[in-house]
Formats: sequence, C-alpha cells, structure tokens
Amino acid sequence: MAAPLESTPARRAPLSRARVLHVAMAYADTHGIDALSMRSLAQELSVVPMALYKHVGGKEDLLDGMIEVVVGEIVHEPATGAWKRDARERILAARSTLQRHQWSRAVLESRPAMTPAMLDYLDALTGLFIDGGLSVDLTHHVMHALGNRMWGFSQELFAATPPSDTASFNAQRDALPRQHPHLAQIARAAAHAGPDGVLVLGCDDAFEFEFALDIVLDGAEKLHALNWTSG
Amino acid sequence: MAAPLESTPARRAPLSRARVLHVAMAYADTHGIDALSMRSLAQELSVVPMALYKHVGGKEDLLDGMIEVVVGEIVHEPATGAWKRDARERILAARSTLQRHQWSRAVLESRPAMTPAMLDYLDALTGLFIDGGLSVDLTHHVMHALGNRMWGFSQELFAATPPSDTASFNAQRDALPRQHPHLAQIARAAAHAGPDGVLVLGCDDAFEFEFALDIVLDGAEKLHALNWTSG
DNA sequence: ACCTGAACACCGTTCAAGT
DNA sequence: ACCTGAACACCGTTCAAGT
Repeated sequence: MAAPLESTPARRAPLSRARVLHVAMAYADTHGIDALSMRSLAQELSVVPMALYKHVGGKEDLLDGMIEVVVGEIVHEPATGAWKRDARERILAARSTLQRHQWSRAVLESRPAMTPAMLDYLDALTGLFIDGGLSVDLTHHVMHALGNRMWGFSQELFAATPPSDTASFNAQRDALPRQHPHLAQIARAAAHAGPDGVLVLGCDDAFEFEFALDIVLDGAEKLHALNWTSG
Repeated sequence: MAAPLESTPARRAPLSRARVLHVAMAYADTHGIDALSMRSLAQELSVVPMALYKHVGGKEDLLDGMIEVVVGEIVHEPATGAWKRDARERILAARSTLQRHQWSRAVLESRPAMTPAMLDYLDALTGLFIDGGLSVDLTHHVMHALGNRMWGFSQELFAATPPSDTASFNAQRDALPRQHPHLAQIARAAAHAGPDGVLVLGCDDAFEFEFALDIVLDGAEKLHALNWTSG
C-alpha cells in the first residue's frame, strides 16, 4: 500500500500538555485506568516514555490534569435562587459529566490536594447554600454530609464486576438465603427484571443516587428551618 | 555477641496464613499500605517472596485476608429492638474498629467482591432495619444511602495530608478569599482552634460522621413513618 | 510439604546524551 | 527546545528446582 505523507516513520502530531491529557483520557476510557501507564501512554502517542515529562510533571501530575479537564467540563446552569433545587441540579450535572469517564471516581479520590477546577466547583456549590440563606455553619456540615456524593458518585459498594466465575457465583447465591437471610430478602426484592435472586445487580444506580441525595438535602432543609447550629 | 539458639540463621517462627496476615496488617499500620508489597512483607518475615504463596493466593488474596480480619474484629452489641439506635451503634462500632487501621478504607473499597465477614456484617445491619419494622424496599434503599458510611468511614474528601510545601500552602490560603469566597467563609468558621483560616483542617471527624449518619437515619425514620415505597 | 533462586514482564523516573 | 536510550530501583508472579 502506498504510504501517504502522514505515515512517514517520524511523522506524528506534535506533543503538548493538552494532547497528552486528551489521549490519556481516551486511553483510560477504553482500556481502563489500570492499563494507563506512562509507558502505555507514550506508546499510544508513538513516543518514548520520557518525552511525556516535558509536558506533564509525572504520573501524579498527569492524573491531576485529567481530573482538571473532567471537572472543568461540568456545565453549571444559572442559579434560580431555589437553593435545594439548584444544588440538586448542580450535583446531577456533575454526575452526568463524571459518569462519562468511569475512571474519574477512583482518580478524583486519589488526589492528595484539590485542583483549581475542583475548588471552583466546590465554591460554587457552597455558594448555592449560603446564598440560599443557610448559615455558614450548617452549610459546612452539609457539605461534609454530601461527601463525595457532591461529585455525583453513587455509592457503588464495590469496584466489582460481577463474579465471572459462574460456579462460585451460583454457589454463593444458593447459600445466601441460609447464611444471609436479610440480604437474600433484599436481593429478591431488587431482582425485578432478571432471573430470580440476582443479588444487588438489579439496582437502579440513578434512583439510588437521587434517593440518597434527597435525604441529605431534605435533612438540610429541615435543620435550616429549625435554625440548627452545631454549637 | 554469643548467639542464642533462636538467632541461628535459619531460625524463625514458622509461616502460616494467620501469621502472614498479622504481620502484613502490622506493617501496613506502621509503614502505610503503599509500602506493603509481597517483597517487603517477605523481607519483614525473613523469607523469600515466593514463600508467601503457600499461604496466600497472591496480593489480592492477601488484601482480602487483611480485610477479613479487620471486619471480623467488629464487636456487635446485642440489639435492643430500637432499630435506629441499634443501627447507629453498630455503625459506630464498625467505625472504631476500622479506624484502628488507616489503610482499611482504601483496601475495603478496592475489593472486587465481598468477603464472608463483610457479608455477615452487612446482613446483620440489614436485619436491624427489617426486624425493626422497616419494609424490605425501604431497607434496601437506606443501605444504598448509607453507602460506605456503613463501615464508619467519614467522607474524607481527599486522601491528603495537608500540603507539606508551606510556601504554596500560604499562597493558596491567601488567594482563597478572593478566588473562593464561600470556601473561605467555611474555613473561617471551622478554624476554631488553630491560627486563622486553616482550611478544612479544623473539622471534627467524629462530629461530621455522626451528623451525616443521623441525617440518613432520621430520613429513614421519616420515610418509614410515611409508609414510603419506591414503587 | 514447604521454601528457594533465577527469571519474566512489567512499573515510574534519573541521567546523560542526541538533534 | 524537544525528544531519545540506557539504566536504576522497584513491582507481582511463573517455573523449575532444592531440602
């Protein structure tokens, strides 16, 4: 096959921080965050590993940069003044953005310090509560209560892919009613669609997320109405 | 120095799964989970790395085993029948146990499947709600809303040690009121003890944990009283 | 049955060059 | 200014031996 100019051995798009971050994100999207290494990323860019160090400070700075891009992509609708509704929408916007990148939860939680975009988001969310009339004190504790849910993470209890080992999976499922009767009850109730007793696989992530979010926001509203203080 | 019998080169306590797990936990306690490798653990046991593989299946099985030991140490007081109080105490008991091992949060969250002790704890906690009269439906969603807080993890937003780089720390602190006014307000309010504006460092972990836990439990109580269903 | 030694296929990162 | 190549100090794990 005749090679066009672009496929000359030394031919490739020039490196830049933006390009490194972009390709790293795409690589993590398709191959998973565990497969992303300085070496695999370099290969993806047709470059020697050390070439990356002119554009990112190292692996940690690479991860910081990836989070910075993702969090920067969160769109924020203008506030309506109804703090509970505004906060709810802001958090669901974060959720829809971060959900596009499966690795973002693990990476965000691994950051040792906040990046600028994270601080911006946090400050804006905090502002919705304070401007909505909640005391700084209550706002502070509500932010803690939201915890990582402020980023739209549903609390997946386990990193888990369902067990690929079908034999042990079946054994565990059959043992469940005897060993863990209460979990079995929930499993039965949650298995609306699939075959019987599919553990927690039948759960609707979006529903669980909004259920928990609303409990926290409703709790905040109640405490606000009571003029609650921590003192 | 005269060597006693016990310090003969080949002399050492015999390996066993229990001893491997115990030493691994102690090592992670003092050196941090990142420093725990099959190789460093082997060295701690005065043994060649491959010797470990007769007692644990590999690194993942080692981590599973460590979690199994920690979760197994959670003491559960007998239930009094007051579900809200019982669940609160069970979760605070989990918290006090898991807090003794700083690494337990990261390791537990990294497990791809539940270990038997985790299932036991989960089933017992679930049972408190169901036996307390909550519907299976509500119990299911409340367990999701509790999320990893059921293990007593306070939502530390960042793995972070405070920035060791004092210069950049000061710069960030001074820039805070201008760039992130709402966060600055919270930082001011939370800096009860230390010098002015110490970011979120002044927060009382135990207080924040119980604040969030009570919001979820109170929310559950309210929904229960309303005969709430997800359908 | 239990432990060893050498090797394999990976990491992130340094250093000293190349162009 | 930007990229390369070789090397260093690590990983987890395999395989084939040793005792």
